[in-house]
Amino acid sequence: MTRTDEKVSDLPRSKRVPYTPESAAQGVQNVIRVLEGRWKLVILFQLFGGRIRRFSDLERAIPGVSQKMLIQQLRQLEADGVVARIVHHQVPPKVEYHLTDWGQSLCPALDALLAWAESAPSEMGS
Amino acid sequence: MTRTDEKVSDLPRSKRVPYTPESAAQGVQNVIRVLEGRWKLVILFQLFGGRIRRFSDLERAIPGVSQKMLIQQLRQLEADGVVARIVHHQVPPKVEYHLTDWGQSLCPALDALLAWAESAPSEMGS
DNA sequence: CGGTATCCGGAATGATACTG
DNA sequence: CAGTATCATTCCGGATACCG
Repeated sequence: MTRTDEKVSDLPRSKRVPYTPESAAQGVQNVIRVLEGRWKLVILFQLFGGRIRRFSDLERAIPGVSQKMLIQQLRQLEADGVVARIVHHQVPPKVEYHLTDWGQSLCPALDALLAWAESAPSEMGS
Repeated sequence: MTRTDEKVSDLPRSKRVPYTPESAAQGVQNVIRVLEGRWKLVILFQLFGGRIRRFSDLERAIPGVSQKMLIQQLRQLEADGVVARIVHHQVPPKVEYHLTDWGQSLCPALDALLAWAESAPSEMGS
C-alpha cells in the first residue's frame, strides 16, 4: 500500500489535474466553508430527497436553532447556490426552501464522508 | 429529476440505514469537525500520496502558519487517527508526520467534494 | 409568518517570546 | 529542531427584542 507507483486513486485531484496541492486544499476548504456552520448540515439533511420546507417547518424540525442562526445559514447556503428560496407573496407570508439540483447532488459526496467515518479503525473515543 | 419515486442514491444514508436525519447530519458534522480548522486540509494535502514530512518541512510548505497552529492541528489530526507521528530520538530532534491508512483513505471522499464543487452551475461569485 | 438589529460570551486563531 | 506558554484578537453562535 505504500508503493511508489501507487494507484491514481491514492492521490488527490491536485496530482491529476492542473491544481497545486495548495489550490486543491483551497478548493476543499471552500467546500468545507460552504458546509460548516453549526446548522447547515442539519438543514441540508432536512432538505435532501427533494423535500420542500417552510421557514417555520425548519425552525420546528431543528430543535435548538434560533431564528437568527436559521436564516443566516439558509442565506449562506442560498448564496452558495445550494439552497433555493421561494417567496409566496401572500398574507401571512410564506417562504419555502429546497435544495437546488446542485445541492441535491452533494448527497453522494456526503455519503462518501459518512462511509469514511464508518470505516474508522474503531479506537476513536476522544 | 424531481420525480417523487426518486433513486436511492438521491437519498442520504440516513434513509437507507438505521440513522435518523439528525444522526446522519451529526455523523457528517463529526467528519467536518475532524477536517475543519484553518490548516488541517492544507496539512492533509501535504501528506496525501504516502508522503512523509518533518515538522519544519510542513512549516515551510505552509506559508502563514504559526508553530502553535501547526502543532495544534497536527495533534488534533493525530488524536482523530488521521495522522501518525514518528519521533526520532536524536539531536537535533526529528519528528515526522504521515497519514494513517485510514487518513489516506479519506482522499476519494475529498475528491468527491472537489468534483462536486467543480460541477457548480458557474454563477458562484459572491 | 418570516424575518432584522443589537449585545454578549466563548472558542478559534494569531503574534510573540521562551525552552529541552 | 520541535515544540510550549502567554497574551491579544477576531469570529461564531446564542439570547433577546423589535419589525413589515
